[in-house]
Amino acid sequence: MARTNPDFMTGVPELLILRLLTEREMYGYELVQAIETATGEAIKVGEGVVYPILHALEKQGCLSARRKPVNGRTRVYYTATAAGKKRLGVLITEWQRITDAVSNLVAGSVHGHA
Amino acid sequence: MARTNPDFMTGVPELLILRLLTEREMYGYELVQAIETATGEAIKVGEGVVYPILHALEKQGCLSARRKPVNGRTRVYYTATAAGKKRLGVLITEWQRITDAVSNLVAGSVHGHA
DNA sequence: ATCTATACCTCGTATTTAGAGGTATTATGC
DNA sequence: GCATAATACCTCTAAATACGAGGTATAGAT
Repeated sequence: MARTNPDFMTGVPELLILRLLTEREMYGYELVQAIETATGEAIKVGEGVVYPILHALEKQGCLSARRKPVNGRTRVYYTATAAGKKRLGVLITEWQRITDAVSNLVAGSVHGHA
Repeated sequence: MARTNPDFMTGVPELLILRLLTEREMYGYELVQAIETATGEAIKVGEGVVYPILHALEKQGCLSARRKPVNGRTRVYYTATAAGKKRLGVLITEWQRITDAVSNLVAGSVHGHA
């Protein structure tokens, strides 16, 4: 149901975070803006979404964290581990599978077979 | 649910159902299989997903229903109304916005701007 | 001195997929 | 004739998770 529009967002923040952290080290607050920027404002996620995912992925061993004091503030930098990259691969495969199927159907041919 | 991987499925069943019912009249049990077939086995949704959505969309005026007895069994056929088609349009726009953004990022250019 | 931006965090709510379970009729296999 | 599968409808509970609000604290700008 979805009041006015559904989300199509389940799993997307996790996918984007893993993707970005495969390129380079980043901290939570930075990721919030990086996602906004990298998607051309199309996708925006709040800190309430980012931090829990970061913590969960770290606990799963998909991310490694290191604290780094910068100008009196403390930043926690995250990077994707080998496990994280592997997981990203799984997520991308899954993403392709779903989006290809939906896009096909939406595009036109609703007529069974391939 | 997705104990290891997330789903990327939020809103997808609703989108697919509206899409299929824009083409032709169908009943719940039929939709369950139609989705499986039309997506080439890529996406499967159970009756526990389809029926609640059907009822919700009907209540919202997006679908019209008519009961039709067939061989002693009763089928409830649904079709997309004008409101339903309008809603489908909104969903597709949203779908494009999200998937374009994600696919872009996944594909490669993580480098800010357009 | 005040307000905004940076930087971390948690909690509660709402949404919604998935699966199990329930009823009832028809078709199929033995 | 009898059991099992397929058809066809339905509901409920559990689990996951995005979102927003709220909370702390420091640095920079007005």
